[in-house]
Amino acid sequence: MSQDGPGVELDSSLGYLLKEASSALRAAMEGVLRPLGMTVTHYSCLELLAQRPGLSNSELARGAFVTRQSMNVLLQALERDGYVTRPEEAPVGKVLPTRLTTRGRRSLQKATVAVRSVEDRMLGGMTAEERSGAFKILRSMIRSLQDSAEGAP
Amino acid sequence: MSQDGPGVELDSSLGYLLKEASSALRAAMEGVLRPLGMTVTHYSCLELLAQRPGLSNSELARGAFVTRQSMNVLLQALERDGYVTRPEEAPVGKVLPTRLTTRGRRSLQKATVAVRSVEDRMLGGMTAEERSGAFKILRSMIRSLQDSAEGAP
DNA sequence: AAATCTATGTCAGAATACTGACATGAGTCA
DNA sequence: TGACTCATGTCAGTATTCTGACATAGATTT
Repeated sequence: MSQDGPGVELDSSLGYLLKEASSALRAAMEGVLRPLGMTVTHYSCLELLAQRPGLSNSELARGAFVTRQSMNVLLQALERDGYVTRPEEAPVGKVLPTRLTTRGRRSLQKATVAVRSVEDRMLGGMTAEERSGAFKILRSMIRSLQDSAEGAP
Repeated sequence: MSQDGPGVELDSSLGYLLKEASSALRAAMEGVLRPLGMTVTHYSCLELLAQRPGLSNSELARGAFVTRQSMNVLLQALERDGYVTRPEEAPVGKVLPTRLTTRGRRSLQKATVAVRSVEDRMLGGMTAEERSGAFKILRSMIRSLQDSAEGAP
C-alpha cells in the first residue's frame, strides 16, 4: 500500500506537518537512545544541565517541556543513580540548583554523539540557506503562538 | 526575568526548536479544545475521519501518532458516546471501518473552528513564500528521518 | 512594616499512553 | 495446497505524565 499516511487536506496543514516532523524526530531519538538505556526526557535533562549548570527543577522542566512534577520524579531517579547532585538545603529561597556528576557527564557524552547523528541526518538534505530559513520560520511560529497565548489568559 | 528559556547552544539546535514549536502548538490547541471538552488526540481522530471516512483503528493510530492500543480505547469511548460507529463484524479481514455520526460531525465543527484560529495565529506573521518554504523544509526533515529509520532496522 | 503576589518543591491521585502478548484473517511463496 | 509472513483488533499490566493541592520563600505593593 506504499505507506502514504492520511493525505487529503492534512498534508496542507502546517500544524499537522509540524506534529509529524516532531514525532519523527522523537522516534529517531528514542531509537538511538534506547540502546543507551536513556529516554528523550532523560537526555534533555542532562543536556540542559551540561549547558547551564545549576538549573533548578522548574527551569529544567520548562526546558524539557514537561511539568515540574514530572521533572521532579526524573531528578529523584537521576540523583539516586548518581547522575546529578542537589544540595540538601536551598542556598537561597527554595530553589535547589542541580549539577551533573562525573558519571552524568560521561553518560551524556555517548548520548550526545548519538543524538547529533540524528540531527545531522535531519539536516542532511538541506542547504545552508534552507537551514537558516528553517530557524527563522520555526522561531516565527513559536513567537506567534506564545504571544497569542499570553494575550488571552 | 524576561522569559528567556534555556539559551546557550540549544537555540542553535534545530531539533530543540522543532520540539519547542510543536510543544507550543500543542499547548495552544489544548487551550482552545479544553473548553469544548476535547483533547488533541480526540480532535485528531475526528478530523481524520472527516477527511477519510472509513479509516481503521490502526490507520487512525498512525495518523494521530499514537499506538493502536491507545487509539482503540479512545475509539471505544467515542463509540460509547455516539461520536463514531463501527460495524459489529468486519466486512473484510479484521479491519473495522470507522465513520463519524451526525453528532460526531457536529462536535467536530466547533473544534475545527477553534483549531483553525490557532493555525491562523501561527501563520500570522509569515508571508506566502515563508509558508511554502516551511512546508518544503518540514517535509524534507520528515523524509530524512524516515529514510534513515527504515534503512537501519 | 504588613499584606499580597508570584514562584518553587513536593506529595498524592487520576488520566493517558505505552509495552507485551494473543488469536485471527489475508497475502505470499514454495 | 500448505507453510510462512504480515497486519489487525483486542486484552492486560506497566509506566509515564498530568492535574490538583499545599506549605514556604522571595518580590512587590500598599
